[in-house]
Amino acid sequence: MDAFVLRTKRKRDESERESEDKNKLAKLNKLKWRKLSGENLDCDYIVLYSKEEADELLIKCAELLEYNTGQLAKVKVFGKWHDIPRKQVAYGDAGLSYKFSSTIVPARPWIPFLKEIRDKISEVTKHEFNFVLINRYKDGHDHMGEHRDDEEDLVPGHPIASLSLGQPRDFVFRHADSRGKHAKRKIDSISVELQHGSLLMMNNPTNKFWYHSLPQRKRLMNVRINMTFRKMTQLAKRDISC
DNA sequence: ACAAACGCAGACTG
DNA sequence: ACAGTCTGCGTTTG
Repeated sequence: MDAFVLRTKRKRDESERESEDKNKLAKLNKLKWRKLSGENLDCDYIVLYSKEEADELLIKCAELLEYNTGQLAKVKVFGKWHDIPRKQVAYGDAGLSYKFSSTIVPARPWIPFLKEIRDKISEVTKHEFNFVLINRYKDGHDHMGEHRDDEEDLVPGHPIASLSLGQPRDFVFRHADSRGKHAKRKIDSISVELQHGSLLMMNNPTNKFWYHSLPQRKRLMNVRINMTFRKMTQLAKRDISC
């Protein structure tokens, strides 16, 4: 966690007002924003929910969330189909869907539980979201491979808000230029342990330059649920009925 | 060009 | 030191 430095202020050319409101709100809730920086990497991290609140959210997840099965739970990589090594589902505004690899994930209609979380995150971040992708990692065997979020459907430059509940897990960033056998340059990867009840804001242009993954940690026994709130464009409104 | 997956060689652990 | 376990990095086809 050494990579984090205390958040001070945002760029001067952004409204002072916005920044003041945010800090006031943060103080009221005894919250501290921390900045994660690197070359073209810009994230903000905060523990948004107390342990008690986050515990309650996890319980509600178990009661209220359903996950995709069948073809929607598969992914094609290097020409082969695999079951994704976790459970996944998306909720969002009517008609929205999200493409990753060769799979199109349609959004289910919002439920009040998820709207409440979305509204709280909007209040704290001053950003709007119309879609949430949820991934459930039952234990340290479940994971997600290295990737960048598909920008085709995302509002350009809009941040992605990632809420973590349950088992803390390492989240690893790797720069595009340092991948592969003949990498252009050697750049250290950046790892953050995402805590129960925490929010990680992935700001522009992080996703353009850095891949991210949730690697296996086989000694961990407990479930983690992650919700990534996004702002999708209307282009993501595909007609999935034909 | 590029991958939301696995697999394996080398690192680690006890 | 040893063997079983884990993890990071490379994969190579639609």
